[in-house]
Amino acid sequence: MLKLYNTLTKKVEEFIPIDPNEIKFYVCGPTVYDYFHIGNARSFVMADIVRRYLEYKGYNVKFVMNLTDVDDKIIKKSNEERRNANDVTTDYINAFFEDITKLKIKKATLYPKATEHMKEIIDMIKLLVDKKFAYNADGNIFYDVKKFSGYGKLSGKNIEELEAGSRIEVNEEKKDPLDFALWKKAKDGEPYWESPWGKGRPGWHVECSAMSCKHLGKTFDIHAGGNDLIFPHHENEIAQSEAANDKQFVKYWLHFGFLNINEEKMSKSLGNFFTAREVLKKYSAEAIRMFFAQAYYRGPLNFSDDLLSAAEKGLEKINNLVDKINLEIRKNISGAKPGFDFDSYYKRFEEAMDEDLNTSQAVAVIFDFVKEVNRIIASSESVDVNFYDDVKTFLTKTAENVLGIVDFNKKNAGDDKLVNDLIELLITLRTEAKQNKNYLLSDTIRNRLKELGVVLQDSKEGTSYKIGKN
RNA sequence: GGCGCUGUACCCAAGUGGCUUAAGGGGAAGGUCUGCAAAACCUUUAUUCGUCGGUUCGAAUCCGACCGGCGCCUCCA
Repeated sequence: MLKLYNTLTKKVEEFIPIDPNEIKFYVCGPTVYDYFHIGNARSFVMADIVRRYLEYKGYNVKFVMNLTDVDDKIIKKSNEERRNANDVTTDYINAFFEDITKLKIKKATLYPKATEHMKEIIDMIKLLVDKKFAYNADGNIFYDVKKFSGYGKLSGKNIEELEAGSRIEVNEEKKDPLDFALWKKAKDGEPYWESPWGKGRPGWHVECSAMSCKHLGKTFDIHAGGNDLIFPHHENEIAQSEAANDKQFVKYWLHFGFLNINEEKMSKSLGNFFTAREVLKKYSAEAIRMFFAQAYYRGPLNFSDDLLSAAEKGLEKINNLVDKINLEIRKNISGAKPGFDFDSYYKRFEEAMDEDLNTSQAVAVIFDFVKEVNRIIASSESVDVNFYDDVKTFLTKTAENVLGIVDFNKKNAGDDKLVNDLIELLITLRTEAKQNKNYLLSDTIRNRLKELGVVLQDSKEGTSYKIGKN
């Protein structure tokens, strides 16, 4: 029984799908004006883990992530670079897909773009104007926040307090400073679309309402995003969708904690960020995912090299077993079948994940599992290949398919046959040297290979090697 | 000022009334194995959970006060 913390109710609730045959899941995607940073990556990865876990539980998931390709920041960037907005967004959309692929994030069912949903967006605004939830101020359409009685229910804010805070810029055209733009009148040189109110472009929030409605329906199961989207973005989405459709918009709201750097939120505006692609040059996707998975998704998480390295070190322990399993399965030996309670590990894994996605607990289960398997291997003469198959199945279902921290198909050896053959040759020479007690030579071979990123490991069965990243 | 989150070992981090006199990872120390390494395994590393009170047969877990950190309230995952 999966339980999730719902920002809307501020409680951990049992997850009950609207339609058990297909869960509808929407995640706020990137605004494509730049590379996304490793903090953004945390949200994308965690949403991916939620999705994968739902699939582990046997659900079909319709997973939709929007691409915001109309936005002030895009216009700014295109002016700076003196090329049209479309070229800018195309480049960053491509970069986005490159990065999420490297991060082993499963492809969404759909990546709707704002620019391809102008009709739906305009229709929704029209509906809101007709229903008097929005008003026209000289070609700008604003949402009339005071008309929507539930305004503030997600973020726990109320209109009076927000106004008392008064950090909102004053805009003469708005009836109320909290009112937000559904449609922005185009200024000279800005990209625009035709609408009943003249040339312009949609405001930020309305695209998510329009596109989620089109692809997932008026009411859907899960809507997720970073903590900072709770207000105003998601609050405004609720206001738009529920005013337009007269139905509850979303059942479960999930929000991800920030990635901090030196205990401070990583953000584009503070400039204290690393792009995901930068970090991926140094650490594997598995290590990055491990780092995220070891912390609770809602809390803050500090980012540093030391922390990433620690996650990577821990992963190595699992990967050493993965290599061993792959090797043993290739060897295909029949031998003793050790008694092992796989079920209890599946159960513990599921219990952890069911409890509001306690991924740190789930990772601990994986480590416990690895330790027990290693113990069996260390204390047995020959272990049957069937055992290794079962071990592989467990790790595939949990660590690989849900958490994405393991990759059984990752090439440990090089892709290049010549390289592999050369290493094998060196190993043969070193083994001979060892037999002749020429340890000076054998150690030189091992050390020099290590400098090249090839790690040799001796065991009773001979010498194995793995090629690390360099 | 309002709202929300948070404070557990050297570091990261679970646990939210008795199964825990506190998981897991990193680090450190010792040991087994090895020609030596590496890997793996074993052992050690919080009688204590920001502080002070209270509730309870029993609290890291509930309540109160206080101290500290962070976020949102403006674009931001």
